[in-house]
Amino acid sequence: MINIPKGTKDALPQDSHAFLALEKKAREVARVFNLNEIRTPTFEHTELFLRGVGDTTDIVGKEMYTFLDKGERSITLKPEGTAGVARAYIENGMDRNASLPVKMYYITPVFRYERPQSGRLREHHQFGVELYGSPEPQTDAEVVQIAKTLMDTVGIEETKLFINSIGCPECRKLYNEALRNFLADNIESMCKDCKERYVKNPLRILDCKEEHCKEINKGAPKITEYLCEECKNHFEGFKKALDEVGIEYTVNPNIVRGLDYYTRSVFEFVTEADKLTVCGGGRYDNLVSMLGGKPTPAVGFGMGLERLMMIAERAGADLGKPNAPKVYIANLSDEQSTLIRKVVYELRRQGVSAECDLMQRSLKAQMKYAGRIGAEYVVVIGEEEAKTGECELKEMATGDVKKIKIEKLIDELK
RNA sequence: GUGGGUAUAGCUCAGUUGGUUAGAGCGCCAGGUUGUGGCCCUGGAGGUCAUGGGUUCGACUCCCAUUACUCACCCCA
Repeated sequence: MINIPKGTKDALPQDSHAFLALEKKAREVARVFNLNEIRTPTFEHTELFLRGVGDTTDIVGKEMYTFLDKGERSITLKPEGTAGVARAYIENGMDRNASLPVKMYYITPVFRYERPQSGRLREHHQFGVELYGSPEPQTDAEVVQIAKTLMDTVGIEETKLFINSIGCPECRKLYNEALRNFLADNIESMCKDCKERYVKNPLRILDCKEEHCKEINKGAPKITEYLCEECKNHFEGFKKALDEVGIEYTVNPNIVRGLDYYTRSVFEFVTEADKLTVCGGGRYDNLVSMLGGKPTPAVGFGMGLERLMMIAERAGADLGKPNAPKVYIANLSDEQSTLIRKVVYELRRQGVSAECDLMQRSLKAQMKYAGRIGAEYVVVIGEEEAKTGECELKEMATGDVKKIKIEKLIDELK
């Protein structure tokens, strides 16, 4: 017995409709916000994520599915969606000749080697949005609107929006210095991770969950107090644009995000119940240039579909049903099976979902099966019906029966 | 990477201080009803009691190890 790899999940035929329903809603929201889908490969050169996501991040440092292919190239299964989109954007010359802004979305599997737990898988799926070309803060707000609209469409009310600004490289340099000065006396007593962060990326020390480190962090300077004039204005513009459309948020100076490419706005939608991030995103004005493209501002988010599903189910959202046939045509013996197969084939060609026996089962078993799979109608075609050309159309929900000519079935059910 | 919990039928779970033939409900298949599903009744299939070792006259039950699953931390969607 070979079982499923750790941290992965099957969506069985009786359940997969829920994912389809979510994806459909996501694509519909993308349509009204005028986004087109971009599809990029499931794997990329490892180098892309080292440079794009950042080699100091946990994701790149210890969570990537990386391997050598048969041509000795280092390949990585995508751990997030943004880097591949940026690569495709540059590689196809869109940084030079696209009409801006370019508004894109994707639905993709992503892979991270982590210990699975509730709401966390090694392979999960993300709906992501990328808006390229506009530096204006109302763009950041529009991206938030997209996420918010999708959650509203699904019927989720339990998430809370947190926002922050982590500035541009210039103000972050000043801030990092201030933070290092503040921590300098105590850094020796801090945890191993924080010592490393102190050197590489002090901002992330604020994220530390160790009690002792949290204690030391109390009263640390806030990034928002060190923003340069432009970044400060941008953050104010972002908040104003959210206020204008009535989207509620809480400023949380401690959200810094785990990916290095972010600049200025960052945001998260977090569930009230279990404090799980359903959607995380922000601005990454330097990503395209970091990957060798013409400098292009950009903003976007990733949303975890399995997590979205978790809260959608909690909220009792309508996520559809499995396919069920409009009509099941039962037979009594082999005699009429040719006729039945012809009728069923014709119904299907006319767009009516139809089903018949494939297992030589008794009428009773066929009826039972038709009921189980949710057939709306059942028709029995036996010796008598074949002779008279007339059959009984039974509506399963009510048990009502009406007589009808076999050749009229298609028109009746269409 | 760290720490907890669990493992008996396809699913959810019983299984008495260790006692000889391991059960129930649901699901599946068939029959009761020779041409009509759901409700009811009857029967059937389906188990190396996670794996390996130990204690014992005897282990599903106690002990150890392994594996898998699961939850939490870290991190993240």
